[in-house]
Amino acid sequence: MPDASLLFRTFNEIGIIAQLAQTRFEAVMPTGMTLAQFTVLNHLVRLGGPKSPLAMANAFQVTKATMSSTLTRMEAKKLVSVIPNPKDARGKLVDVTEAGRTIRETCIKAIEPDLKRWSINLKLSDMEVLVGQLAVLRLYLDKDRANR
Amino acid sequence: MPDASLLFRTFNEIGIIAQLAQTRFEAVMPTGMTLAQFTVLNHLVRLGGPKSPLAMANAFQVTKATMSSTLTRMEAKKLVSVIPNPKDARGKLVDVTEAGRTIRETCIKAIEPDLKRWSINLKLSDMEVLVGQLAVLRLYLDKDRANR
DNA sequence: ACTATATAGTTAGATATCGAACTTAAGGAG
DNA sequence: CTCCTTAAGTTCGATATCTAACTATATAGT
Repeated sequence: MPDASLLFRTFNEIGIIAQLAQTRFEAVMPTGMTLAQFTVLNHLVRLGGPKSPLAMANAFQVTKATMSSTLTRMEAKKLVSVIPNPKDARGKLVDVTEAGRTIRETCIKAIEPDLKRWSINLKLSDMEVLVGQLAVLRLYLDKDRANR
Repeated sequence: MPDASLLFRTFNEIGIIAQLAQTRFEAVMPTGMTLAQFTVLNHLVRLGGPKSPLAMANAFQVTKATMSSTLTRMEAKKLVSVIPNPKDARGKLVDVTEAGRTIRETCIKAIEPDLKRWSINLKLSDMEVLVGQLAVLRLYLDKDRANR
């Protein structure tokens, strides 16, 4: 399979970029803030309203166990509120707190210089193409996973 | 003006794909084998000869602490041999064992059906373009990190 | 209504990962 | 030769992540 090495290189590049981007992000964040936690804050602020842990786990492609772990820490830091779902006693509803909104703003400001520099140095037209291709690949892998 | 959301979406896609690919890889691996460990085996087999832990850490863009952790487990499983560097008493030399070579082959066979299916369903010409763009992005981020 | 199955979350145990602090060894400046 | 700085690895404590097993609740089939 001469094509295997192409796929392998692709996933390898993707893995390294994910690693570099995440590490850089967390290096400039306020102490204790992680990409996973920021992603939760961002999701709740942008999409609004309370969400169930499972819905967020699905949105971020992580397991519910992972989401449970992250939310426990976020609730301890009072970045989110977690209440029982009144419509379903099995479920919970998570929402961002005022403290969470404030920290999200701080995070966005902290990463801004990097984003600005990257925007200047990377060809944005190329990035448009890239993100489109990545979306195709991501959708395929997700579908493939479900049907395997 | 700098389109932060475009960069954000790009890194988000990359993070999700890295996650999906790694999880799938480890799901089909022999018990206990991880992507990190396979990567070490592959590196030693393909490039040959003993390598220092630090050199591999740099090659994979992880910290030496991470490499130390992974190598400890691999040595315990006898997938690699680790000896002191006779030229430098601070350093070590890592090489793959026969057991490591054998397991690497098993891993490659295990992921083959996935690679084959993906090769069939993904447009390989698109993948060629994609991997090229990813390489550009990765090189930029790596350079940017060093010079920041 | 009862029972079987499905769903939402948690917990346990494992690996990978980071940064920071530490140990030991090498190399260079006086 | 001694001292200071750099370099290679390890250790520690933390987070994220997975799978597997568990609890509790909801829903469906008979």
